[in-house]
Amino acid sequence: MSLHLYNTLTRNLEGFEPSDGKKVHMYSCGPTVYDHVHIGNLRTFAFQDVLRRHLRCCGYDLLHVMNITDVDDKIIANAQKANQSISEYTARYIDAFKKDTKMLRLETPEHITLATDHIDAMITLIQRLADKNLTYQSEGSTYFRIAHFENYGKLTRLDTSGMKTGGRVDQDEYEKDDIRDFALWKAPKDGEPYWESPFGPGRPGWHIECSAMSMQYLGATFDIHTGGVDLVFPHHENEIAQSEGATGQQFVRFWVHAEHLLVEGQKMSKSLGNFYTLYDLLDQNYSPEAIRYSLISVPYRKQLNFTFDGLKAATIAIERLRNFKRRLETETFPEGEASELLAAVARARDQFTVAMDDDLNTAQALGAIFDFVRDANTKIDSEDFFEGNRESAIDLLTLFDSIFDVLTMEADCRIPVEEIERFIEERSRARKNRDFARADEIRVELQRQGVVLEDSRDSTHWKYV
RNA sequence: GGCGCGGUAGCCAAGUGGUAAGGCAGAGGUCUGCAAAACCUUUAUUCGUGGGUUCGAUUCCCACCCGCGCCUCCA
Repeated sequence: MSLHLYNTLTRNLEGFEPSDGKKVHMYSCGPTVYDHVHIGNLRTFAFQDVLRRHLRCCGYDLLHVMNITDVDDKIIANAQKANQSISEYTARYIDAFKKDTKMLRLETPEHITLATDHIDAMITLIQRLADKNLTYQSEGSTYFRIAHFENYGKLTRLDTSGMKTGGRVDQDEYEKDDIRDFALWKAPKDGEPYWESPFGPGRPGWHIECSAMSMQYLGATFDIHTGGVDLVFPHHENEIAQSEGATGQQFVRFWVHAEHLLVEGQKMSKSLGNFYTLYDLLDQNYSPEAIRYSLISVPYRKQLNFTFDGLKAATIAIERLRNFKRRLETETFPEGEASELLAAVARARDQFTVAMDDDLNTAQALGAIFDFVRDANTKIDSEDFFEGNRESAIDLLTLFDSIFDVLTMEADCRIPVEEIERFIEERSRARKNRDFARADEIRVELQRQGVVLEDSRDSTHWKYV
């Protein structure tokens, strides 16, 4: 089986390969930086990270663009409240976003693009739409005229014919000919920041940045566009209208959307008090790796029930995998090799890959890994695991970690290795002399400093926790 | 109301027309100076409910119940 992804456009699982055969051109809707991102946002970004990593496992190169929306109504309102320019205001949250993603080990896309750096490209695109008679102006704003674009709604399959003009009027809705029409360029209200353009001063509408920036970096047609399910309509539908309206070509081949997460079975909301940012969880002493594991171990197309029990389970599951890895790296095995173990590794590798190829079925992929871990641990215990089995087993974990990336720990300012080893030596002498009081004292002291000792028959291993 | 996703053990969760992966938690055991780690045994005669198709359904069909999402703020 080769990689298959569920394409929202066709509502089908489809075999994926990049249109140029080698490099995947991919665009992801990033955050709007009016506040810190929350774990729901991070679930979607973590999914994108898993997709990236697996695409690379499939042998593809990546050209991945993620936008940061750094101008919109909320940003303008908040910046005005804070008496700051929008760039002063957003700088803090852009920085926070980059820190969050780094903490969760999300790979940085090849390009991270700010909307405000691409206003010219947006203006050019709007101009192209205007030239094709797909726009109109009203009260200083420019709108996309859906009535002139056939095929509107092909992503959503939504019956928009029943929508009526004048239904809802929010603060930024002006006069539109058709309720389905959407703003490409919004006229500024008093005191609002604006850019000059051939169709008057204003700022970009919500959707135009993604069309302009994705096509600028990836071409008129590209392979994959990702985002959360809530973006399907209207955001992505409108991106299609803008892009295909301008180019006459198919905009995106695969639309891939991540489901939302719930917290303890409930929709995350500030009013329910179950609204979390990454730092809310780190403050409760959950590790970034456990959070990452929790976010990616449920397949992306399923609603993720994010729970604190799950976070604890993730912490322990990671610990188990790390213990196993350390065993493989540090223990001494008899010479030779067990062919059934080589076969078990090959099987696990295969199952892992097949699962990931099947629309990134991370849960199933994990199952394959844990099956092998139990199998190999049993063999190690019974001394049926040989030197010749070490390398391929470690390679399997390397494959696993190339996607999951939870096994390594951040090097930080802990008690240095030499000191730990000195303690271990002293403790070994004490144990030999049956001075268990001193031996336990040392273990407790190291434990206090975040080092756990594990005695095996002939040696003592240690690990940071 | 329209469109869509889902309901599998205490919790999370995979999966299939042929009789239920995996993780966590629980119980018992092996090993150990103690501990940790690891392993073994055990924990769903059953997959929201009721019908139907079938030799056989958790898996297909229909109805119903419940949860969630979208229907122009939204990952």
